Amino acid sequence: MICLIDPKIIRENLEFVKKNLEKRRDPSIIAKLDSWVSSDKEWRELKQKTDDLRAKRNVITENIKQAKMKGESVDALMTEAKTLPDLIKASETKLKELEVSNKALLMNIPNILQDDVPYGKDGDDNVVLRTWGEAVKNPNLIHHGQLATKLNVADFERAVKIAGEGFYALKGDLALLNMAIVAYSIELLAKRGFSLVIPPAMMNRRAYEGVTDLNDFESVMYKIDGEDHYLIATAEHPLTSMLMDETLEEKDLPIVQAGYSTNFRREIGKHGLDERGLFRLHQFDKVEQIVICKPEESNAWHEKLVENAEELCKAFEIPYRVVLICTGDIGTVAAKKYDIECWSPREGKYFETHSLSNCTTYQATRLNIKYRKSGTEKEFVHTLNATEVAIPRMLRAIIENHQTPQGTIKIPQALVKYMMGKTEIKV
RNA sequence: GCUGAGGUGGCAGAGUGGUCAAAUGCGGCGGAUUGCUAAUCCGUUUCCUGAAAGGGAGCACGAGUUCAAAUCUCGUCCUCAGCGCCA
Repeated sequence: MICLIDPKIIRENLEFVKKNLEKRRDPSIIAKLDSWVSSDKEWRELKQKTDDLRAKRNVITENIKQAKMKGESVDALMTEAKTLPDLIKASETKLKELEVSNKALLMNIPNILQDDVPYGKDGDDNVVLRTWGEAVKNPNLIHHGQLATKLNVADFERAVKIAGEGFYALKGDLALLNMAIVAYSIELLAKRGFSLVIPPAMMNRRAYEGVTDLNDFESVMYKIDGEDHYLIATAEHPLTSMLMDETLEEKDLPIVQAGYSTNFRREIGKHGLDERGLFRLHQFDKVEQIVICKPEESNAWHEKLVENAEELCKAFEIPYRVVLICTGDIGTVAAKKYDIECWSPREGKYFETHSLSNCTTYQATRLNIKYRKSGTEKEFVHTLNATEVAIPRMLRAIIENHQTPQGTIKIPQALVKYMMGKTEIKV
């Protein structure tokens, strides 16, 4: 039987786990933990009982075998043996029920936070670590969606006509810019040792449960009707879960990959006017950084992933800032998380374009991904994922930050070579 | 989608109701020995529970028959070969 999560870690460090989870300021998490602890105790007692019954059966079975070989009567033994299957079955059934419910509880308990995650309640308590570029407000700029439509490089109306709200069509030079950003980011990461992966766009439930917050099944993911398939919400999900149930060799770590995929998200919720256009979409392309490494190396990798994303923003000449997410605002999966926010000169505020997480062993325990340390000793790996570039949001940043007074869009120098030499998007 | 064959330990590959955690070969780890970069020999090589001794589970997955299942029955998934369809 595969163990999706390692209960031993929680049993042995219960007080520590509890203290840590309290920092998330969500009492329901502690309630779940407490509930698991008592349920786990019950399970272990029942497990002992069940194993004893099985042991008894094994002994009788062996006796029957011996008696038969010697030609002795087995009637008395058989009578005794026949009483056992029902008892065992009942015990096993209850044990299994407990296993299922315990697993469900465990799966709902979030990751252990790292010490340097700032304590806080919500997004307001996140800490801005650094800013880059000149953040100048210019309310006179044209909304990026309107400008793209005007320049005939995007068609929202017809996309909505055939697919509904949250969909868009890129055309001409803006579609080309989408590809250019992909090509540039992949080259940037390749230079830093990332190998490119284009993963499946659908995954089954088991694989998906290992990498995501379970609530996402209801609020984020698209399910294929009548099949055990979900459309991926990010390349992180297939790239990480592809290693499910594997024991990696130490020499094969770290696994450093760039995932390119089209992503699908339902993202149920209402959004204001300024979220229209290329911001909150049901479908978008993204290049993602994925690292699978030894535990002691994950923090260093985390910093490198942030560097890689910052470098891209700089290359595209977009002012940005790096934010460290606080304990109350961090998601279920991450132990520590940075966001990068790019500058919107039209609105005069930063908007989220990147999310960069160290998931430590959270995904590895659920997916059962280990590596072999020296000899026979095994240990869970750490997984990290970080946006390198989410294309539509970067398109928005470019359209706003490189909009000219003439109503055209200047192509950042770094991208010209991927744009068939074009330097400007205009009518 | 149809037809046929098959899914056994890290790999290869035996095993058709109790003698099977499972022969044999290769590999990994630990040790012994040897004066020569090797050979040989011994041990070990999954998961759960338990302080330990021990106990339990595990032959794709799930259910069933049986005192007893890798082995028999049913369902599901996957792989291979052939056919069909197809960007």
